[in-house]
Amino acid sequence: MREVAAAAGVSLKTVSRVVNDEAGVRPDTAERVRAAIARLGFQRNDLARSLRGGGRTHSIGLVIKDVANPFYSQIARGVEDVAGAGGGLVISGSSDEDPERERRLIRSLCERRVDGLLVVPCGTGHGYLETELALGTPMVFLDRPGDLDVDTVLIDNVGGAREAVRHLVAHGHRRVAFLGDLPKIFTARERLRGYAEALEESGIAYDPAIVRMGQHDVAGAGHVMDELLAVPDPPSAVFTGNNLLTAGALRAIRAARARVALVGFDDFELADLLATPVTVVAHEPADMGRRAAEILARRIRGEGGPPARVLLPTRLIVRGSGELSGPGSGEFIGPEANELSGPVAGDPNGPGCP
Amino acid sequence: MREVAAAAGVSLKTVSRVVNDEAGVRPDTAERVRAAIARLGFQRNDLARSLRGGGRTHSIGLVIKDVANPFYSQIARGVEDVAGAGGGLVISGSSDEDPERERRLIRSLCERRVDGLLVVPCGTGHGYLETELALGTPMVFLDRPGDLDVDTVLIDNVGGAREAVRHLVAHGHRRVAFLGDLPKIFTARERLRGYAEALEESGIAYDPAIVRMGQHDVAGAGHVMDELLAVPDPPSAVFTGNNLLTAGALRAIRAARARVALVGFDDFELADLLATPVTVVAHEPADMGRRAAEILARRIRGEGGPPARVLLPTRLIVRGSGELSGPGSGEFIGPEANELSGPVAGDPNGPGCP
DNA sequence: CTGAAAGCGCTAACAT
DNA sequence: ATGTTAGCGCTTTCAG
Repeated sequence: MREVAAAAGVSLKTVSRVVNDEAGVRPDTAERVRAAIARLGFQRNDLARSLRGGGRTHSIGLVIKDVANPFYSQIARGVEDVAGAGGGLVISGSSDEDPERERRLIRSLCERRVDGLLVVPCGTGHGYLETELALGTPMVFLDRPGDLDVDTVLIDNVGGAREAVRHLVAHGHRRVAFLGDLPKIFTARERLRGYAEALEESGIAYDPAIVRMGQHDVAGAGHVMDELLAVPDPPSAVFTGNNLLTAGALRAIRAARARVALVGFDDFELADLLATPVTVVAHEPADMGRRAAEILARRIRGEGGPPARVLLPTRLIVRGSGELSGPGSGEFIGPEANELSGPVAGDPNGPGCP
Repeated sequence: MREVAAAAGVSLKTVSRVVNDEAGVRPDTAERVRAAIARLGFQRNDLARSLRGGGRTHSIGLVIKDVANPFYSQIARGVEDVAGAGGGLVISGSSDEDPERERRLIRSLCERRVDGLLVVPCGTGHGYLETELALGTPMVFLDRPGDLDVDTVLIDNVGGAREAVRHLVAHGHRRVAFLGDLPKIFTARERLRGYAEALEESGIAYDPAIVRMGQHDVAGAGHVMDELLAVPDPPSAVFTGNNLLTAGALRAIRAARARVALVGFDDFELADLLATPVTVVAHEPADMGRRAAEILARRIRGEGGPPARVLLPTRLIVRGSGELSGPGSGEFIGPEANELSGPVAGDPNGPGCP
């Protein structure tokens, strides 16, 4: 920049003004400066800029479980859109459900002085984050509440799960299995809760023999689905707790040529073209990312207020043209998006099973 | 940091040494410093660090078309893994095939002084990048070559497409349609080329009536597939140029209850469970991300040499258990991964159709 | 083993 | 409309 100033015969500050489109520079001077910038291939250094000017880096950190999972990559896209609209950039990282990685990532992001943090917290024990918060880095939790009282954007896990099971029951199923993720994961527990609630309201006994928590990938879900198909009184339907588990279960069902109705949490591409008809608890991951990023942007701007709690709706969609079509196919069932002010539903530290 | 130094009764430099785990600090002194750091909630500032120390930011920029597309999000994951292993972070952005957005993103990333750039270039006209290159930011192109002579990692588009069409021909199809993306996109042109080559070697005439370039999303692909099904002498098979087009075509075929064999470029989750049997030209997007990131890391470390050209293999996989199964189902067909040293195949500036 | 001084590239706050 | 001075938080260089 010094070189540019010299080349254009002006002071540093004038170059700075031109670079930042500030007012108060004569057009011809500005032109001379711009020429020098082009000639010398100058590029302003945002590091120095941020260091000096209040510390805004116009970047936010995003910590998710795995970018390669469509659910999270759609979230990332929503975040990116909001951040990008304000000229910001997103630095993202996958934690793979590992608290240690999560911690390292957050640490790195804070050291890099991101303006704010968007986190899908894995597990609990975010006490260490108090430091970052105290240091003034605002934070928003997505998809799951962390054990810190900050803004949180969730989807209606319990409601969505309830609708899913109600749907199956409405179609005559009395023996509905549940296939869930690790019990340490908030959404897995919530969905289990919705499942249990729907059974209860239908007067169907909760049978632990056909409730399997603890599967975390496609392969595991497949194995457990195989087991479920082999129990003495096998289920006529299954509710799967997320996109990965749905995939695993579907594959197992197909391989066994079993006739089992399935509703899965999370929508997925081409669900409508599967051989087996499937119903999904759909929601908008990108919207979740957008909402969270918007809240974060507000906090970064310094807007106060109590921690926001946003609960995004789900809707049951019957995909394909199979036997399960019926009430709810395509239309909106879940609650409208609404902002609550109370604590987030469910105790993230509670036990895994009812 | 000054405060920490004061609190621990040492100098700035000593604190710096402790923070960076440098040798030459007495254990008890280091302990005192660490205590002060913890008490004051100090966090080192990487902005200042990078500014002073040579400028390494330990971050790389990734510009892709759309994180929400599984193909690119898998690339992103691969990149993340390599960067993360070295303690680096990834700043990514979606260009949406818009050269202007691409340019802005790259500009932002360079101003933020990323150590290197990974770009899926949309279109051409990267002359402006000379500046960044001259400024010393290494760059690697992924998935498509840019019009700059830098390291490039591609998949074997022509070969994969050729195998796809050969597979269909081997199953008796003589009337094979092609559904491709915008002709301005390198991979779309290359896949068209492979399609044309396979037809030629089979002695089948290239019929423009059943070759449709220019579709860029699921809906568009669906419409064009409808048209293809309605031509006087409709195709008995179709080769679709990417995951989005495959989805659109499949949906249209199903809706029309048509009996059309399909091979799609890009593998996708649950392809094996579709009602219609599908064969895919599979490859490893995450691997592409990893390879590119590794090459970039080498450049960042300052290793020289001529621009690398990596061509990643594809393999034809018959998904599902449909009528199309036959040679190649599951086994490896494409060439092994190999490094070329000549120019990348195909002229990215060439015309869209043969 | 530890410390003092200089300065990375930029901008905020004052001059002029 | 333009320039000067100081300093963001750190590391590098050179001295103890």
